[in-house]
Amino acid sequence: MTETRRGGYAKGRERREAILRAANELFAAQGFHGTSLASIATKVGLSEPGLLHHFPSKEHLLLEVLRYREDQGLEHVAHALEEHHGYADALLELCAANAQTPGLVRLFTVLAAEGVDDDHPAHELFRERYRDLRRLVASRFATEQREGRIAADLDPDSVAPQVLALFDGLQLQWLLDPDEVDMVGLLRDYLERLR
Amino acid sequence: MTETRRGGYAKGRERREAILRAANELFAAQGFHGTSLASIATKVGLSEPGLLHHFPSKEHLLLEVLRYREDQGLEHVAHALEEHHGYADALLELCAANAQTPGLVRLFTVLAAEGVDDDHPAHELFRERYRDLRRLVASRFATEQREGRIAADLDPDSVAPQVLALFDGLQLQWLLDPDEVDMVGLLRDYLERLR
DNA sequence: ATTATCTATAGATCTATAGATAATGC
DNA sequence: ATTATCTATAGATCTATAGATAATGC
Repeated sequence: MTETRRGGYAKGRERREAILRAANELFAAQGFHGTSLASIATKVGLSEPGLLHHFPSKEHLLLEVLRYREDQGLEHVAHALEEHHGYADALLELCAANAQTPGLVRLFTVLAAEGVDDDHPAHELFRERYRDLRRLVASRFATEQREGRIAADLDPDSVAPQVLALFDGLQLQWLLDPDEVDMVGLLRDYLERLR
Repeated sequence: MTETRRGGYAKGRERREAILRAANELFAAQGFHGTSLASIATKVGLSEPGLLHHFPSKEHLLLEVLRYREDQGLEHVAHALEEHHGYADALLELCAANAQTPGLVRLFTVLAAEGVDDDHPAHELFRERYRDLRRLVASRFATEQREGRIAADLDPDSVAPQVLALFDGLQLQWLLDPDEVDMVGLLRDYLERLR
């Protein structure tokens, strides 16, 4: 019931944050399977059992990292959608922000692909994430279509998964070859053709 | 110089093939880091050192699996491009074929994402693969544009990475949620709008 | 009294090598 | 003679637990 028991001491809360940041970076670089608890513990100056005091298992840690970043991501999207005139501008702003934080992009690109496996601890999380995103983007798209800001002959339920697919696919190519792939420019070009 | 020394006995060549197939399936399901040599060896009824007789290391095995499937993939694309009237039909046929072989799609989706890491053994392979694909698709696209079969105001060097991104992104969503995502239909819808 | 962290260690799993044996093909 | 495969094992690494000690906050 009460929040009081949660959180522990100040020092503990700071450490938890530090662990989440370190895990984020390492999972992003080497995936879930490729990252050991020891490497995360070392990165924050802890022993392995010291780390496992804060998170009961590697799996719990992964899911908390994803939730932690997902919250930030959704906030970012929601914020962008409110700040900007249209859905296209919001997506572009998000993409531009991602271009500045390759670590975050890596995290989701690598883990979403790993999560394709039924037995992966984040499988359900990613499936639901994409369902939610498709719904969110489609409804936003439909609204703007009604306002006449987007071509009337497009189907929101088709464009939504397409835009998300393009977004992810461009991120992959960009991560592999940042100098050759102008992620933001290519997304803008696509979105402009929807008008 | 001579091919004679290569290949060994018939039994050995068969085993090599069986190992490549098994490795393919397991790498596709769990990635490179998530798959052990022991699990591959067991799958083909070999001991671990028995497997390592055929491939000197796990890394060598991975690269040969990718080359093996890549050859098949490129053959498929080339074949499709010749068989079909246009580039769009060829891509759709490839996508439809992929929809029948989720294992292959998984292999490339999971490993390409893992390969984002500079230190991953397949990093260079994937970077070059995407460079080649972008070039191939762009030149093909330009040809058909000159023939008037595709809208003249599109830039082949933009559309190529976009089409590939869409292709990959749809595959990811489809792998996560096959019943919710009509990969082929969504690709067709996009390609038709390029005309 | 609670929380944070450590040492020590169990028990599994992983890649790879050494060296021996069995099967194959000329 | 060459190729294929095995047993045995080294040496590293991995997740997780048990149990003790130190630090923190009421």
